[in-house]
Amino acid sequence: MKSQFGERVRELREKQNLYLRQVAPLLEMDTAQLSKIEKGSRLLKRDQIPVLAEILKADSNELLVLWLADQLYEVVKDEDVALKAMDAAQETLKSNKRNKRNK
Amino acid sequence: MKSQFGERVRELREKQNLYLRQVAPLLEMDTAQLSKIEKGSRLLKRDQIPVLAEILKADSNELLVLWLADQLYEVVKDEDVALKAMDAAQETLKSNKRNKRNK
DNA sequence: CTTATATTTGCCAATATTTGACAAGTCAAT
DNA sequence: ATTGACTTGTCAAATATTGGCAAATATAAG
Repeated sequence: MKSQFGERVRELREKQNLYLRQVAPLLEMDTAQLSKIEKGSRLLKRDQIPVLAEILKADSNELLVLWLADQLYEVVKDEDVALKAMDAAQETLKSNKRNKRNK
Repeated sequence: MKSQFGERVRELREKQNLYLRQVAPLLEMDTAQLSKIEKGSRLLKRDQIPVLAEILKADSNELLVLWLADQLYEVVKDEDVALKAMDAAQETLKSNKRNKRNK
């Protein structure tokens, strides 16, 4: 339920001295939803990340990484083999990247 | 859509000379479903992994790792920052583990 | 204590996604 | 052409996620 993405967004929003009430409409949602997003009980839509990054004058990729990391964490958080699974997935990613590069 | 879990299950099933038709009922599903699971278009339920491992005389943890890895991969597969996200998630996992150990 | 403002929470209907079941399909061997 | 193994498509039912609103809380000010 805790979310690195959400925490970072809150941090950035506060640094910009913005209220939920001000930011939420720019993302076409109400303050309650944005509050939940910062609290980690709801997910921001993938394609809103760049929008939010711009509002908060933040780096879109930084936010994306946190947003993805939260979801990765969610998959394995209760598993004893979490780290092994991450390693395995990483391996797959790396080898797919190699194949893509060499088409 | 391709799945390491599914491929491994098929491999193990064939090694045991079992047909879908034989294995599926033990998992309380039809052959079509199990076929899709091996093909990676459907997910086996988390709690059926040990059941399947036993049927295939395989290591339940090995299968669990693949099952999780598929899902991790799914989260980030199209993202440029996939590896960074994995690193971030791994960091979170490690630091949470530290905290848990020290309660 | 009351009001005002910001945020949080709970609820529920709307929407989206996943699943289970079955029928029909392909493919290879005979 | 028939059989057996597997695959694919479809669709309704079951689940999960979302959006929106209202009520609850928190904090600060008067």
